[in-house]
Amino acid sequence: MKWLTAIFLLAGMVASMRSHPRRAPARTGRPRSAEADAAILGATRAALVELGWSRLTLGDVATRAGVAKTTVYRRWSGKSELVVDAVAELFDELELPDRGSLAADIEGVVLQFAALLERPEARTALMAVVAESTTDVPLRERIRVSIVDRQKRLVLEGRARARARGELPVETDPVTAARAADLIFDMIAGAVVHRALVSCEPVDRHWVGRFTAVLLGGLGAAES
Amino acid sequence: MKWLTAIFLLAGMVASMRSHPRRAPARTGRPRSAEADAAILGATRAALVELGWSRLTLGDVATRAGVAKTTVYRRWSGKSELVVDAVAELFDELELPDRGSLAADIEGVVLQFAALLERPEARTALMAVVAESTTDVPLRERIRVSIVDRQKRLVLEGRARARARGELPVETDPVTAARAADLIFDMIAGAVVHRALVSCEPVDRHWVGRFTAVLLGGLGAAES
DNA sequence: TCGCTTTCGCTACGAGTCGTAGCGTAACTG
DNA sequence: CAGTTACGCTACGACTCGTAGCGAAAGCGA
Repeated sequence: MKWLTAIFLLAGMVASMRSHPRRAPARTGRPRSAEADAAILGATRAALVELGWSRLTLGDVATRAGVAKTTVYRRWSGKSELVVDAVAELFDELELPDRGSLAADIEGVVLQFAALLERPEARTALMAVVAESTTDVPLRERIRVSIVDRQKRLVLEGRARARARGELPVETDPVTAARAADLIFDMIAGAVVHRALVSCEPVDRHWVGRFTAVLLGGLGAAES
Repeated sequence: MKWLTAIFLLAGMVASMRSHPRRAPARTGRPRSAEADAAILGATRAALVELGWSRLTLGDVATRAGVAKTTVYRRWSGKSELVVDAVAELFDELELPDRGSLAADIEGVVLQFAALLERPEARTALMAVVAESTTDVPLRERIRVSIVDRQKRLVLEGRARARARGELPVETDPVTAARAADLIFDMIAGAVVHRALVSCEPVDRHWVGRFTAVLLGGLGAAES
């Protein structure tokens, strides 16, 4: 059973790096119900849709999920942590299908991101947990690990493809390349979020097209 | 009493266009204390610094301001509305000093905006009220009028200066020009907010320089 | 100066949420 | 089977919410 232990330890590490505050599962005793986890996270998203962030209570989530309130508190230390995990699953749905050019790839992922931000649970949860994270350092780290850094993969993959196509010069200094990726990530994610949630204007194809044109034009002018 | 209804409707429109939910001041009776207004808004900012958004309570604000809790509730309908007004005053401090070029103007206002986002009360309040506004349409309109649209003036003024300098072509279609201004506003504000509050990385001169280079390069490539 | 009107500070209230503790039971391990 | 952990349930004190009622204070018009 050594391999099983190893798998559980690994799962625990992944879980702690990933989403849940779950301890490494005990090798003895009653195991935690995986169905309860899924039910709680789903109930959290449903409650976010109906109530928004401020009116969401953990007691209500427990009732919706069909579990006891204490079960929720055993797994998550508070509302913020629970909501981060609930919406992190949504962000993992983002993909970067190869559309043949850097511009098309960017437009594709931006439209996906915009569609995600159309969902009420994503809109309210994302801003709320970021607000909480400004006065809660562990939560900030949790958001970074569970959501932000995980989505930077889209930028890195898109740029790698573009280099393979010859649309971007081969990277010289890895530090410079990382800085450029961070800048692009902030510009894309920030502009889309601001357009959708602050300006409250639609992120449609016309806007995405103009945005992508400015971004790529700027990259071409700056990197040359 | 038809004229009375009309007066109240007009007063409501004026109040909703500016900041406070304050009714038209009655010409008779004891007037509302202006010192109390300032004390409450100041106490709100102080409480935001110490407690953040979620732990801030209106009862605590009232105590800090030296007024009764009922006085706060007479003037603001809830936490969100109060906080919007409290932080809107901060945003009005942003200026656009003429630095001689469009690039320098942008870098200057971005650094000012970044300095504003360094303040804990602005960080936590801005994200929190945007989160609440996703499930509260009147609040969304209040944010737009009190904060967002008021700061678009910076973009419009910067572009007007650049056109006067010959850095930008003279505007042809006003609709196109408005779209461009909105796009630039979302890109600047979004990127800075995302960099500062989501990525949690410093908005320093190096980053601002690279950001401005990409943005202006893109505008030059897109508008030509 | 005297009413009239509105705001003020204060107290109190029911309703609701929070996070925790205790208990008996269920589930899994060796 | 014994040992260990998770579960559902109930109950709890502490806190916040938003409102109501009261008497006093402050300004306005006659």
